[in-house]
Amino acid sequence: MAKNVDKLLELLAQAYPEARTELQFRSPFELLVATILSAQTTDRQVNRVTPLLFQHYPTPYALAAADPEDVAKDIAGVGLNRTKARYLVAAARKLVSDFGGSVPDSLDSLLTLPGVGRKTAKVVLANAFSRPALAVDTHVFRVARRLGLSQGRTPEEVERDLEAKIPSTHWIVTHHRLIQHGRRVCRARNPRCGECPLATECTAFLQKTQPKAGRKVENNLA
DNA sequence: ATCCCGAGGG
DNA sequence: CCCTCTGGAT
Repeated sequence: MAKNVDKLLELLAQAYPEARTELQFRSPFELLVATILSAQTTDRQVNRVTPLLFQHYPTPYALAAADPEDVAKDIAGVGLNRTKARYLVAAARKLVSDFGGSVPDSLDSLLTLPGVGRKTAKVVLANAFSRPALAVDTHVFRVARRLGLSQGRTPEEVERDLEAKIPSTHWIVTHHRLIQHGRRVCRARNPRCGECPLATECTAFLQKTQPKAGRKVENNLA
């Protein structure tokens, strides 16, 4: 079993050698903002709006003083922009009031910020503070389960399994590799198993192509 | 048409 | 557990 995990991680590394965040940022504050924006949107869309946004609001203090409606205009083009604009201003105010105007580097503190949930907090920890963190989003959840890395029913359970099976030094890069694989190949619907470099080690693929006798073939990998 | 590199609130 | 926010991608 551990052998299988090693093989999967090796194949993942070969397929996505330089996986990393595509978000553009120069400080923990910028990454926090970009990560909050990235929910339900592509990094590409986020990177399109952040330069002007950071020009207008370069610090938590500037953003805390902003009108959410003005912020919403700057981030038009990313989904959920009004909701996110409210989160951003509220989070900036909390940074100022509770954290001396800087981004905290602990999970519990990050989770107190409006608009910051477990996934966002872990992405900030990993990419802004180089802390081992394995954020389980929808892609990681689905891909990890298909590959057989976890049978967890909740993101927390999958997170626990992955953290147990993967050395902490590899959490960040593995997170990004699983996401890229989930987007490009191991899609939610119509996964491209035919071009998947992990197929030979994939639990879901093996069950699909070699179904147990007397059992109906699942046409949907899940 | 349907779905997201989510989170807050009912 | 469900819904909503909101716009681009497939």
